[in-house]
Amino acid sequence: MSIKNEHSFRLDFAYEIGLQRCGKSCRLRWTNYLRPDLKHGQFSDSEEQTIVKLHSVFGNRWSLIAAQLPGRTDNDVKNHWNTKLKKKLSGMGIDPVTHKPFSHLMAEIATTLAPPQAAHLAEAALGCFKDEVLHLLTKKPINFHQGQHSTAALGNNFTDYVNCKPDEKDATVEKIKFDLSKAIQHDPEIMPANKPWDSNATTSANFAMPYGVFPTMSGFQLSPVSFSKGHASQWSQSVCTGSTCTAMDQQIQLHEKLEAEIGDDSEATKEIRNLSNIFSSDCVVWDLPADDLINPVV
DNA sequence: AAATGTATCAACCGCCCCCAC
DNA sequence: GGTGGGGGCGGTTGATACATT
Repeated sequence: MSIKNEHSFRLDFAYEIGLQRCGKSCRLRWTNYLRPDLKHGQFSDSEEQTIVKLHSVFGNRWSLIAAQLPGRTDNDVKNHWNTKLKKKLSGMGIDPVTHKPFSHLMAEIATTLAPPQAAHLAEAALGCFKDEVLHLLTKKPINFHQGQHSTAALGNNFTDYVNCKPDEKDATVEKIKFDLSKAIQHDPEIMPANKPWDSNATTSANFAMPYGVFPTMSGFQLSPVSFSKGHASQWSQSVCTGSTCTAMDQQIQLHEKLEAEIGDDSEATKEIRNLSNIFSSDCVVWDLPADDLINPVV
């Protein structure tokens, strides 16, 4: 990101040479648009996957993410994330902030709080998800990645949902909310103590969402069931950390370490090495080869 | 064809940090 | 140690293109 020395602008220089811009503005223009080594085309699938994977580690550290994508600026990455990838993930039922499937978040709420609180919180959360997901479903059918996500593969729920009237969609949401509340409050078996979405507890292949909780979601390939059965595309499999959420703790720990150590070059360098080790391992979350790390993260 | 809605992305803003003085 | 300039960065805005009604 740095264009120090070679292309730096003194703040008043641009005015001195007659530009109606400040130096900072010129520098940004150069950095984000004029630089000859920049790519201006569409993001490739592999670039998108890289962004999602790195975002799951770094969060909104766009400059760090962009450092791994030659020819892309932090602004490019940020814009692409905000305009496309966030929606794409939401459309797949994955929370773009935590990178967990919405269903997992809901289940976690249910297991960590007492039933009355859980019901309220879960409903509130569902309301948030509803806004994002329903917006997508009602405004624009989601492209589930060429063929592998055809509506046929999804069953009838997807097309039924998209085609139904608005009030019917609300009714669907209400049904989900009702089922959720009911499940939490009345069925002790609905949320087993050994979390089935935890790969330590069971294999993802055995995973099954609690009865009646997310009837619509599961039809959209949004539950881990679909991922584990190989229906989802490679893209969705790689971006969804849901089937492998045990690695989430690892991510959090790494993130915390990065937070604590960022700013100290020597420590950061060590962390980069550790990070590279994680990437080069068989860690199921990122499956991003160490060779894919183009620049050391500083 | 016009009006309206939506998506995209370059540019801007404000905060923070670094560094020279 | 204090100060000001410059640069990095993430969040947000606004202009424009495109799509839909």
